[in-house]
Amino acid sequence: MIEALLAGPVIPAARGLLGRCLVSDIGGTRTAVVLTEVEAYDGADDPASHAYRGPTRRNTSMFKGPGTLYVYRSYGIHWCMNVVCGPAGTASAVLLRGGAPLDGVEVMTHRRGRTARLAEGPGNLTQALGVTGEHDGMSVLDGPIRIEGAPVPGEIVASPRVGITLAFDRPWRFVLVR
DNA sequence: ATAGCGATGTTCT
DNA sequence: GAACATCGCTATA
Repeated sequence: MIEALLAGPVIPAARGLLGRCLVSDIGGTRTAVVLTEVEAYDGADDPASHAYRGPTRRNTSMFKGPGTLYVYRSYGIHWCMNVVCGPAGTASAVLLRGGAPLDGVEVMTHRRGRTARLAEGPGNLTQALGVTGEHDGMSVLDGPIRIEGAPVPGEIVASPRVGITLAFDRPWRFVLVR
């Protein structure tokens, strides 16, 4: 079950999220992707995590229970989304970095203003699905943004995380191949 | 094909 | 004042 997966340690949770369906019901339209790229951030034990230095106004959602959405503004421009893992207060989370379009391709094309690379990259993924700061703190188990179904099979490849300077040697970026 | 750069909210020094 | 879990445009090859 997805609830048990998210309640556990962040690395298995990150791997277990790959290949699952990420669904968005916003503005009366459904858009969905298959998750193909994620990164794990291990709360207080991870120098690269937003929660490393404790709670702030921005990262409040990270300290809530498993399945909580943590949406933050990146570089003042883009929205990035995480799924919180582990018991409340742990502040571990999985950054959703990319997906393969599944439903609502028309809508995603319109929201993105292009037809290629609709949901590749964390900023592009949120834009394609219409996720913004107003979804921060919602649950991925019952809200307008949900994780659904069982994962599609595939090979998982681990590599260093992208775009960070601290603890960049931890191979906590996971990509689903084919 | 690869490199450089601007946009800009939140956090930290 | 500077760094940052980014992206797409522009220039140069």
